[in-house]
Amino acid sequence: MTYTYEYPRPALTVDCVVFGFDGSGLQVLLIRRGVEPFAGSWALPGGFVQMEENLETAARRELEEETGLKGVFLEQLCTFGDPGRDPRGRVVSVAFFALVQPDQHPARGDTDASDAKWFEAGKLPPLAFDHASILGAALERLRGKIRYQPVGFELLPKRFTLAQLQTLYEAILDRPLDKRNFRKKLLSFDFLVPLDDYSGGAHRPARLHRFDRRKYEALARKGFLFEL
Amino acid sequence: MTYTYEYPRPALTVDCVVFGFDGSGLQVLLIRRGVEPFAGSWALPGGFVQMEENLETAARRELEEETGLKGVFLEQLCTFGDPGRDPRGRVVSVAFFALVQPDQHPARGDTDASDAKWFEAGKLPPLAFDHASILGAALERLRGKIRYQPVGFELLPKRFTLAQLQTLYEAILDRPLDKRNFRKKLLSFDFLVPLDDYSGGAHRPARLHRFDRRKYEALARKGFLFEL
DNA sequence: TGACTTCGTGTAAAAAAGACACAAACATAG
DNA sequence: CTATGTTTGTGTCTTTTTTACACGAAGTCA
Repeated sequence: MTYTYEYPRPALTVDCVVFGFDGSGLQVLLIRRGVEPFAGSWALPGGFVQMEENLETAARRELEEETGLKGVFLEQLCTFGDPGRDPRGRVVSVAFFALVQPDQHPARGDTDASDAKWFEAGKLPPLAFDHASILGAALERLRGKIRYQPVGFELLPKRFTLAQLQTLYEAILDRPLDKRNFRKKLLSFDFLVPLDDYSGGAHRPARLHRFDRRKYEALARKGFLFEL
Repeated sequence: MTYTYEYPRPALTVDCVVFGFDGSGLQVLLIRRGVEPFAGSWALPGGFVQMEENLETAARRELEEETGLKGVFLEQLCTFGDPGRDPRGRVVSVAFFALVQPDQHPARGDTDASDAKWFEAGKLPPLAFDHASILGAALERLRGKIRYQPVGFELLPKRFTLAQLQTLYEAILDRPLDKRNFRKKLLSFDFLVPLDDYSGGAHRPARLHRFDRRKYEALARKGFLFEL
């Protein structure tokens, strides 16, 4: 079966930059390519868009097929379409970025045969195609976004300590934050709910909190700005 | 001549949301469609991406072909690809937004036969396709961007008064700003150069300024944040 | 039981933001 | 040429926000 058009058309793909957080550093999920071009290289999960699905659906489908992840936070990033970015011909790719809690969504590569693996965002292997620039754009977007939108919570477990939250922010913004000021500010917003439960571990237990999206959205509707 | 592929491919277009500023309000450049679908409707300038040009080049080419504008500030916005957004079939469109000084770049529709016209951003006619949502996304992006990047200057003449700049910010942010505080803040950054020339007009002349992009970029490299 | 590590808390100083009023410059009408 | 009307340009004080900073309490582990 073939498809014929009056004018030439680029192929259309989606690619996903999946970020995770392991408690100390930012991580990125990559898959190892099995086929040419770039067979054996690491690459962003992604693939061709089908004719009846919209772009986000395509991204979710590819993400699940290639990594087993589903139900994650996903947002369109940017579209990469330079001629020559794919040696097979003109391929335009709509990039997405996803935020995931690695523990709640173990990458399939960790459990079965498929080759998906988490890498530290700072120590990535060489990537196929122009995926390094896609990743750079995603990192920049994440850094920009984290400051004025509560996206960090997508990377943490439902219940977390303020120290974890701070570590996450420090990892993404790549600078140290003052503990007391950080807590003061975050708690001054009304959307962190302290729970009656404490983290275990080797030292003094820390109070667990959760993010109350309803409260956040109520505030946001009133023109409230997050801003860290 | 036809083109045949093993799998079906969406058509790929670019669309441009062109913003201008007339001294008091934000404006948008639209063209009137001559052909079906939506013949006679107003639409964003745009068209099909050619195989050997990258996305931004395609946007610039279409912009010049349809409106005569060239050399403008142009940035990728977002990609719209829902099935059904175009009655002709699956068409995925990469949207761009452009910032223009309407006086320096009179729309061709104003001067010759082609039908391009500036509309006030608040009073737009019904638009073809899903162009209304594209426009909404562009407006939102512009409002977000203006606060922390000096994009406003793309909308003003090279030499402008601080009152013009303030009016522009007020139009985009849609709230009044205090004159003294606005001037204090903008001048505290080092990238507005006062000129030795004054605006004419019916009242006390106002000092002209220009935006010094070099100084801005030097500051930006030092981790300086704009933030209005 | 002592050593070690992490948690949780307040205050004071500095910086930034916000409110606010009036004289000077020019054009125009009378 | 004078009076009127409109826009420009400027400084201070108050309030709010940001930043810097240290130590006792709670737990684990040897």
